[in-house]
Amino acid sequence: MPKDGERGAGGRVTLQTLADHLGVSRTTVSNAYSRPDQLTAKLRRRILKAAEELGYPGPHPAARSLRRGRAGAIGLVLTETLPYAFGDPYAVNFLQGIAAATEPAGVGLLLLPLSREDTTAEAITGAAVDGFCLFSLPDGHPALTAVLRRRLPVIVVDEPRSAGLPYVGIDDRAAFRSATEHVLDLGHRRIAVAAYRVRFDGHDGWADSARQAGATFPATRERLAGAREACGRAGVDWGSVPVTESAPNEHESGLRAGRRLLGLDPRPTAIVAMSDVLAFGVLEAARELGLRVPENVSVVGFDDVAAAAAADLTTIRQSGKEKAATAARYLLIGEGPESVLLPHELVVRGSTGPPA
Amino acid sequence: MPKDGERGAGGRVTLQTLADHLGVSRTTVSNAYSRPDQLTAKLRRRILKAAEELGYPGPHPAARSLRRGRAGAIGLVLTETLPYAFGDPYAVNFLQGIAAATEPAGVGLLLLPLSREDTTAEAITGAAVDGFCLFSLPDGHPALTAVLRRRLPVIVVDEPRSAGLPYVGIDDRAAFRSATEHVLDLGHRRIAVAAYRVRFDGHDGWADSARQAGATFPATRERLAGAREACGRAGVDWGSVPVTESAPNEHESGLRAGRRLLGLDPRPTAIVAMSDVLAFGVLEAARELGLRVPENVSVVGFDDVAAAAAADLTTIRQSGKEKAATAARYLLIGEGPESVLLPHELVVRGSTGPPA
DNA sequence: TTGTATGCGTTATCAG
DNA sequence: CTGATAACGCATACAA
Repeated sequence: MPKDGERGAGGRVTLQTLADHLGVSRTTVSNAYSRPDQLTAKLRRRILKAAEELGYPGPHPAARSLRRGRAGAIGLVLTETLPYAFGDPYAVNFLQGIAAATEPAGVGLLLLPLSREDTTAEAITGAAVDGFCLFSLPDGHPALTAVLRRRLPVIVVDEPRSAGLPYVGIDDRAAFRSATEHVLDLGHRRIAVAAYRVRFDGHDGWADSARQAGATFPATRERLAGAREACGRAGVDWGSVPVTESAPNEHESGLRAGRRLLGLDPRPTAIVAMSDVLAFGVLEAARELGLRVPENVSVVGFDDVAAAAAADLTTIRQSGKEKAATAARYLLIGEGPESVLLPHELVVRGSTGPPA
Repeated sequence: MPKDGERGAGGRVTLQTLADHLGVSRTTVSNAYSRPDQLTAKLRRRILKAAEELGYPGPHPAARSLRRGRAGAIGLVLTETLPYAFGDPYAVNFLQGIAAATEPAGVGLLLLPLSREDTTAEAITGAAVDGFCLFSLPDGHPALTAVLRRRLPVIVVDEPRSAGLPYVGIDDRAAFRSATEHVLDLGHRRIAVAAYRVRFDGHDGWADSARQAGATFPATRERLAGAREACGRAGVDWGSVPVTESAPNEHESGLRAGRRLLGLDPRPTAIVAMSDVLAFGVLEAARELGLRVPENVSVVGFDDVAAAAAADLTTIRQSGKEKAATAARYLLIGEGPESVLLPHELVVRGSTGPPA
């Protein structure tokens, strides 16, 4: 009466093959891998040795995962395509933070970039993970639907804020307000804003009030609101403040933004940017035009990435790593409040000063 | 005669729940997801709608993977801990290249950093992937054993070269030889080498000939051999060439290397580094000492990362992206020769010149 | 300490 | 176009 174990010979090597070969039960072999305390060390060695000889690759991950109900990995959903994300220092900071948490926990990190919508949804649907971390997604992005459908633990970093999901970020409105106030306090009146993406359409150019109102990136929306509040308090007409929008978050984008802004007449005396990387581009634009910083133009960044200190850039400090650590802790051990706002801080350096 | 389908009510929502609810067979529901052409669009819509209502999250990835025999992801084994790897521009270039290939293919990218040996081996053993890409692993690292055990397609990038596995890299010996020849041709005779890691032990300091001989990183070994060859041809005694070793590949390491080398008496007039990042550190050390480049000291890098052009650094160009693309192609569609050496090229910029 | 029976949720095959 | 059946490889409760 051959049980199903007998078929082993022809196909691949499984637990059963090994058990048959050794004349023990499947359970024992399984235990050798998953519960070493359930058998003698000697028998275990014998089993592992036979496995080596027969070429048994160890428990099949999918089978084990199916049976155990856990995948042993978390999925990281990123706004941008991976090739780009790896180039963004703020995103990289965040990745480093996530990795620092998953790694010692022996939990895998599955990257799920949002490239084409179809393939992304499919990737999310099929991802063998125990939870998702959403990093900087615009409101209403289809990936969110796909993630929600999976009914797994989810945490949102930065955006979207709308979904009623556990959330970790900063008070973007207050942060950008303080950046704006900084230059207003220095006496600047002709200021301009170099915004990060307002909507998920790759637009690169002016963001008029209509576009600002239709922002689908909550962080951008909040930051603009913060700038408006600061202007209101200082008696500066928000309607007269030029706002330019850039995506993706890279040097070239900032350079274009800087050229646009610094080409205005009258020229702004201070530019508040929504990322350090954009600010670096603005600084280069200033250099191109022979403008001195901060004598001719003050520049404020956002994030305080490593290069900001080297570039002597005034900026708002926030910690991508800290966000990541918080998010990971939640996903890995379900710990922490459902939502948390991390601190931010204005770091004043040499790129800002009073107007000439 | 209730079949097992009837249990649906109490537990989670599966294909069967849905099938029972709709009065169709499991197969039909499965087809709605996996083979849309096997049923009418109308029925399919009805099924998908019911799924939405009942909260069916779609086919369980582990179950599907088990049944299909494919995981839909590839594993990337990295030498360094992730937090570090994301900070290394060469590694990031490589990651970008890998992502550029996996992403459109709808294949997941599972990151498997080598942190503690135990957890790494476990992660590799349990990784739900269809193949592995090994990036810059030292000879004899235990992770290699773990990967081999899985009996899945594997490709090696850069290192190790010893394993007889499909391989993609460059001719490290020739590349570093040409870097060394470049400064020798300029007339330098007191040269020094800022090597990348020689062994996987985190050593940071001088690498004497014994240590060089025991190199477990083949690329480093090859490059040193290339330098020696160049010296031999130019009549420079290799034994008199100081070699310092640095890890990890980051600015600080290069700075330390630079201080060590430039603190020698007599001071080298040319330093050949095994990465641009190390070279940047050396440049900073030179600046610290008030040395002018290339008047007082010439510096050569390796990799030609983006920042090299900005820093006007003479370097060896190799393409991490190209390597990645080749590796991914192999893993994804089994295409390409088993092993391939990609081209490299000396890029002469302003950081090298004749000795004073 | 070891073995037996069962089902995790899916899809391929093949018959209707 | 639809439905029944049989694995996929494993881990667990339970019995021995």
